[in-house]
Amino acid sequence: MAVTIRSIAKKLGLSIGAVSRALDGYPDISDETRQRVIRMAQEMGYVPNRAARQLRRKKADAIGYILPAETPRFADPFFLEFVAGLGDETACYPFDLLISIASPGEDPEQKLYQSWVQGRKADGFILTHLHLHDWRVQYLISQGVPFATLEDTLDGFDFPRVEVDRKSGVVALMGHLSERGFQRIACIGGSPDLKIQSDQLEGYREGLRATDIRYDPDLVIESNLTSTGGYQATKRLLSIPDPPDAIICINDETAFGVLHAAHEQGLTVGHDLGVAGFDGVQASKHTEPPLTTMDIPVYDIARQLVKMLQAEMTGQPLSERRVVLQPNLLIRASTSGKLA
Amino acid sequence: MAVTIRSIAKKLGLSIGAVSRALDGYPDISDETRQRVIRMAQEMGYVPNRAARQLRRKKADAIGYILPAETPRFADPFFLEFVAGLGDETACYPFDLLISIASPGEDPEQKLYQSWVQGRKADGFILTHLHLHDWRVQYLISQGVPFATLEDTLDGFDFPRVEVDRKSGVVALMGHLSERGFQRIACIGGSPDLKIQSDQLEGYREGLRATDIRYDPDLVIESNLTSTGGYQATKRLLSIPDPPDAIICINDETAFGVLHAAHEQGLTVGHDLGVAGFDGVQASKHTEPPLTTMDIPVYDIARQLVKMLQAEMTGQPLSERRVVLQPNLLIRASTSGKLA
DNA sequence: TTGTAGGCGTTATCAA
DNA sequence: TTGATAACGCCTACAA
Repeated sequence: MAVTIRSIAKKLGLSIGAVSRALDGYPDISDETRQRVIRMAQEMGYVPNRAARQLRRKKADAIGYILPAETPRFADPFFLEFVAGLGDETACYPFDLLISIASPGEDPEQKLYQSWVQGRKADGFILTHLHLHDWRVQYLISQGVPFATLEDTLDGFDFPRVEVDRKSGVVALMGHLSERGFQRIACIGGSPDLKIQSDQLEGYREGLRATDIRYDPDLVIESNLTSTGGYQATKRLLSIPDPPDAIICINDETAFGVLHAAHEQGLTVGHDLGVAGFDGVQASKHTEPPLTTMDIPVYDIARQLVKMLQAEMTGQPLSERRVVLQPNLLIRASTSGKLA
Repeated sequence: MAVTIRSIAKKLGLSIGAVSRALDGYPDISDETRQRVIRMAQEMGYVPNRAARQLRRKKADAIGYILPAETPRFADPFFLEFVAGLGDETACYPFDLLISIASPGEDPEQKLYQSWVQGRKADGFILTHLHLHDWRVQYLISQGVPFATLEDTLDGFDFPRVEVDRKSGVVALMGHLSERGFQRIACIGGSPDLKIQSDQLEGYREGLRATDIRYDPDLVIESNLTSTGGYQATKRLLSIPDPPDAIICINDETAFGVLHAAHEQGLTVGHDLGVAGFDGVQASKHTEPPLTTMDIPVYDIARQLVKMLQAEMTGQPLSERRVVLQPNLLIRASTSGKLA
């Protein structure tokens, strides 16, 4: 039989109400009683029953993150670092972290959000990989459920978020490639309704203009943020009549696939083919050759988002509702240069 | 106002009891009524309130996994793949997956398990990185809480588990290294009370005997399963008078650190220094050079464990309570050979 | 400062 | 086959 406030009350000859308030730190209880209650609770190993508390308070004390990914594809270091950040920061509050996976935009994803919201399993959400028009944002707003996001949508809603100035990052990256002598730069991206893809392309185009390279639609490929996707896209890119001499990718995971394909073709990455990623995940340090990438502090962003969400949920004023970060160019051997 | 069985009942002119049973598939309800209820529930977007259900049923319909890791920044792909497996398999059942992190063996870890058990937040657990004598196993058994584990303890308890024949794996690995001409093989491991460390050392010693290499205690280093740990251990190993020409590691993450340190010293990994890991995480493919490792199906193991736990929790008979897997040697360039 | 009691949404045990 | 009704453990007006 588990120990409840009732059993503590009985042992102490108090009412359960008194025990409850003593434990919850209400002011209307004598210090002495409170001490007795607290001591006894510890002694008996009391742990509040989560379900009862949730039912009564009508909240779950949990925040949810639903990975927008195909179920089988989950080995993306980005998610690990991100989830690690969520977990570490959540641990600082009396919250749980609920995690699940669902293919973005599909019916199961909607069902899952609905079930977590309606079933009160989570009372706040973290969102990543936002779409230009994201139904999740609209849904959560319509339900009055707080959330915090990485990236933004085009719909002009106001919510706490962290943004990465991806466009500038890509421009800088293009500049770097051009400096190193790469002339024909391809871009492997993601689904066109992703905000990061739209930013990526903007940066790409501006980067081309800045370096006076002509835009060639054959060099822009839509992929799916996975290394397999990067691999396949690269196969395609390398088989066209006038193949690129450099490839920038929407994320590191895609770039890993590019490296794989390039090796298979016997190309010397960094010289024959420049390759760059985006995210700066740990694994990018250890590739062959190490990957040039735009580093963003994924782990810290996740922590920051939880912090923001927490403030939002407890109604604290947020000093910065919108944080914009500049990515940081990490130059490594994968773009050492045609001239090198 | 959220839709509850009560609101469905009112709309249908039924009692809440009838609605509840209709939804839960009890046999004592007319087919017609059941259909009406189900249709109405869908129409109104009914989602059962988790907390109420849990409170009443006295279970959480959730399984827990507490990562045995230091909270600050861990980016170990092993956990990602493992958690991915847990998540994917859990999604096949009406369960939640609760994940948290706590330093193994420390007080917070105990508090966390206690809180999840007593507070009925999880009614089953997955355990990894078992110690030779593991308090978690004893605690959960004493509380009658079901669990399934990767690895075993020495205490002879009976519980569903997956074991990896690490010892044979290490012996095979040593054989491979010896074949490739490596003579002075070091071993970077983990805490001595870890079961995997004990297996690792057994394999190491047997491997030495089999290849007629003398045991040298200077070549056996305790580390902490992180790449930082592997890096530091390697610095130490390479600074002794008679440094090793090969290093085997307790996991891939450690090996990543070894690669880093070796590069820093200007060594050609694979030739000057053979390096091997254990786990076969995805990232090991992309290192410089690609890492020789003993591959174990981390993702599938996780799924299998959830399957076992699920059977245990629902009282289904388990055909195999104990599964033993053979790891699979993946030979890559990090052990290409002194002679190569 | 403390006790009492109603109710959160479900499930389960009775009768009807 | 269905309808009342009592829990489950906790919180919180309100009364004492």
